[in-house]
Amino acid sequence: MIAKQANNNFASKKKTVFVVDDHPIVRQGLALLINQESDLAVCGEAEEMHSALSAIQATRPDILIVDISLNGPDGLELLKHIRISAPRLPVLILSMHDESIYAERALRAGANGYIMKQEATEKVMVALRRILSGEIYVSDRIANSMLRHYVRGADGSEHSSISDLSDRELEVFRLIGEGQGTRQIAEALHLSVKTVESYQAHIKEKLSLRSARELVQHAVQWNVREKTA
Amino acid sequence: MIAKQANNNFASKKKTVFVVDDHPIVRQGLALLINQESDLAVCGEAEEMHSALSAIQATRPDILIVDISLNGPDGLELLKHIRISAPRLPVLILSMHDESIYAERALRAGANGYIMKQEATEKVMVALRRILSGEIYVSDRIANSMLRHYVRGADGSEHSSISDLSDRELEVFRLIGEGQGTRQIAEALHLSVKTVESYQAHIKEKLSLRSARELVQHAVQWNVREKTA
DNA sequence: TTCCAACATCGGGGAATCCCCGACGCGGAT
DNA sequence: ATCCGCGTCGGGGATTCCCCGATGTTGGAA
Repeated sequence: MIAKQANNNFASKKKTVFVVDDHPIVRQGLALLINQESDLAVCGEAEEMHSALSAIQATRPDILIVDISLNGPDGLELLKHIRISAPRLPVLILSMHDESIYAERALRAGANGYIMKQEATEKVMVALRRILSGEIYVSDRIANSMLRHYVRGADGSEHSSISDLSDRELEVFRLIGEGQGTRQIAEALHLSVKTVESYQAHIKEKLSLRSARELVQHAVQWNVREKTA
Repeated sequence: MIAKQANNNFASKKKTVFVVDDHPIVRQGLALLINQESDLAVCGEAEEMHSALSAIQATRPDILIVDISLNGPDGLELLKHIRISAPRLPVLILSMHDESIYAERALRAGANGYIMKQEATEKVMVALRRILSGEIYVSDRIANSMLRHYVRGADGSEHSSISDLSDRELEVFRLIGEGQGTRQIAEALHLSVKTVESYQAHIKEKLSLRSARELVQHAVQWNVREKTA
């Protein structure tokens, strides 16, 4: 019962929403909130990528809400898969991080919106409707942060070199910060151990780290800052 | 409108719940879920410590749900304040981490339960009722993890913690947290690499860590907490 | 006092990893 | 058309990990 479908789209006017999040509380809470709206209805939920992909095929939702930090392949990975099988399906990325790196990555990967869990719930509804009408939604704070990011690209001030990491590298970096081993990461992402080793080497290169221990150290510190900030 | 009160405790039988979480989606979703129960009702919400404290004074809930990672003072800090003003008020700590360290800290700080957002929503209701009936709730996974800590030794039940580390082990633990490699630590302490390996093994044993990566992870987190505290 | 448990120190040896060398295809930028 | 970054993997030696020991010391329990 990892993914389930609801059949309350009897009112054909309601736009159907599919929710992907690995926290049942968030998932079901979000579903209740959305179902309170007169023009929206949740048509299904999933907690990780694979069940999400098949359930999306089956339920054909009008829009997706995807948490960016899922177990195994993360939200961006799911987004990329969706962009292949359903290029025009609107996707709203949900995140607990206000780091603009994530927002930029999400939008570049084809997301139609990016919103934080810190935002008011009404903002989620606003974002959904904005996206359904063909626009792109980004919260003001993220928009400002992204603008500042672009503007200061010229003067050469220091950009938190983590933004130099590719999507795959960042994903591995996150898992390292959770204390996962090379083999575990490889299995979670369905990759060869050698590939994960390669990513770790690239991350060390980009962040100027000298050893595997320093790599883990920085990954953990980065993770801690995310939740304390 | 940081904290708000609801007035739906007309049915005096219902136990009132107060929710503290900095994610509006989680907060309101949780509220909807709880209000679906016949014997529970949400009497208020807050997103950070100060408004929570005053709102709790005003609404006198039967039980609290507190997210461990709030902005500003975190959930444990809030818990300590509550234990002063209302020592017997039941508190369920909510967390996104399955790290048993957090659970131990929470329970030692006087929490009556600890549950993860990865858990099914029904578990939250189970936890609430269990706590309301005077017991303590911990999820099976966490409970097992904690039991392994306590039972270890079978004779004198010492709680596994940093304080169990010997001086030498603590020294090594600190250096690990700084990203130092095994060889570097050996040289810094004028020891054989084998000796340092031995210490690392003992530390892992005492802290119930399953891999070298987890060892580094916890060492780094400990280092960060020491500097922040 | 004797004894034991914990500590500090080190080794053997196989498995896993780290880390440097590649490779290939692919898509975007110049 | 070329180049460069990305994603994906392999070879192979150096290193670390991790489980088995070992020795000696020391402080406290029997």
